[in-house]
Amino acid sequence: MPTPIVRFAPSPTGRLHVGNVRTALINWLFAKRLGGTFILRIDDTDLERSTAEYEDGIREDLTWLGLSWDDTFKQSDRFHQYDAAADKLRETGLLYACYETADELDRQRKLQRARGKPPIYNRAGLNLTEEEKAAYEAEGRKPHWRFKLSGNRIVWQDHVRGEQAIDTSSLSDPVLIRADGSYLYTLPSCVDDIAAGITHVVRGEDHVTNSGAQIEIFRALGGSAPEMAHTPLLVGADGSSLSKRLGSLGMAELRRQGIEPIAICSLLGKLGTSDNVEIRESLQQLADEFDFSKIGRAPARFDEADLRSLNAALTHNMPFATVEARLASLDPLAANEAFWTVVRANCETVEDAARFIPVAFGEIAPLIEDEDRAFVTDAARLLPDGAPNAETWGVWTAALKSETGRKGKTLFMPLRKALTGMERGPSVGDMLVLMGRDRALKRLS
RNA sequence: GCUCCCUUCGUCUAUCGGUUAGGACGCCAGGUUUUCAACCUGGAAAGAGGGGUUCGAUUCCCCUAGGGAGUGCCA
Repeated sequence: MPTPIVRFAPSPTGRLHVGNVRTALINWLFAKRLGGTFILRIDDTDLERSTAEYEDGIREDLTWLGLSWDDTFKQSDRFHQYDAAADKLRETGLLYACYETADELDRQRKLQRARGKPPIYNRAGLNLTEEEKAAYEAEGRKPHWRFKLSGNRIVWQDHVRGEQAIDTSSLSDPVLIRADGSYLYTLPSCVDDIAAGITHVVRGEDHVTNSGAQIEIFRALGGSAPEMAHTPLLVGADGSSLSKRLGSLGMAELRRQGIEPIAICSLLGKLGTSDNVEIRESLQQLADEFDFSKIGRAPARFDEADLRSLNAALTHNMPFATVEARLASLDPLAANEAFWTVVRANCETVEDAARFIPVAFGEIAPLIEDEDRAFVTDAARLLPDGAPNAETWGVWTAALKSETGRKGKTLFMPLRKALTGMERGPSVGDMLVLMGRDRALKRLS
């Protein structure tokens, strides 16, 4: 296999979400696995809907995820290339003018459907005489341009789906150029793939029929089509389409929630593969383990709960050095290694540590039940002198146990609630060391 | 409507005609002298349904059902 050159080609009409990040990731992993090249192409031929803000957002999202690109360009810089390609297709009679309006085409399709026939374009444009075209132009109509499909069966070996066959006679000739002269993504995509020497087109299986048509365009342009790999789409946890929830599954939102990039990449890199879904330390490790043959053919369910649980597993083992700056931004006092070590096992995200900052370094409202009043008073009296250390908790609770006769949960829970104001959290003995004697006494009084 | 793809524990999957249908995550129970987390041990948990082919089908074929996708002057 030649060294792969792949591309991720988002359209800057929105931010990245788990669906297209998975496509980006798979491209990236495949490239890196084989020492190849990953290109970021911005598909902004639709000038109406594309914005610079979204383009920046996409670059920001990819950078945050660690999916660095070796090269990048945008299609809006390359219109002259597409013009040349279109001219070439016109010369060979493979690109022809059509004058139907969108409404007319819509009516035709509805009619065909009503008759139980597939809604395929009738190729009226192909048979127009010069006079008829002139008449349309005189009406003020501008042509849109379609690519003439061969009607042959297009076959390729898909890296995920095995042998694929698309019968182009069952497809409408694709529109390549709109009536306003702007390009749809189809032709520019092929032109750029040829120019960039793309070896593998890796994208979601919603593109398989496009691939059939595009393979013909590659050939018409004098190139050979790249290898293809179409991955199953992600669906929601309930098995429904993911598209309804894309907002909440955007990178910007996940980042805001404190989800780590590597947790997202671990899940998206393993979900739907025969590898176990487990947290991975690095993108490189994911790349080393990547193989198209591991990807199944059924849609995989994406569950945010899995993402949170992977993120939690990651957080529990995160070294202080990697989170120090983020803790400091929560509170300068929180940038404390002892604090992090005690608290991290109770955090799903790094930012969860914020809950424990007042417990360790500030003020909290102690929780003391009426029936525990006397016990808590005893506890305050028996708290060993001096700054609490690793031994204090054991000594203290042993003394309390023999003095009050309490044990187990009735012994420990009142102390936890009084000292931390919470029913659950890190080991109370460890928290005691962090909060110090004065805070503890105050909370027990 | 038509075309393509898919269907094994809750989830992601292994099985290339003969297995006590395996693993992982999650879940449940117990342990580790409180909780949470972590760790250890154990447990429950699956071949969508119906027909074939075969000595023998999760595996091959057909039908049905269910799911996904496509069928755009979206990508």
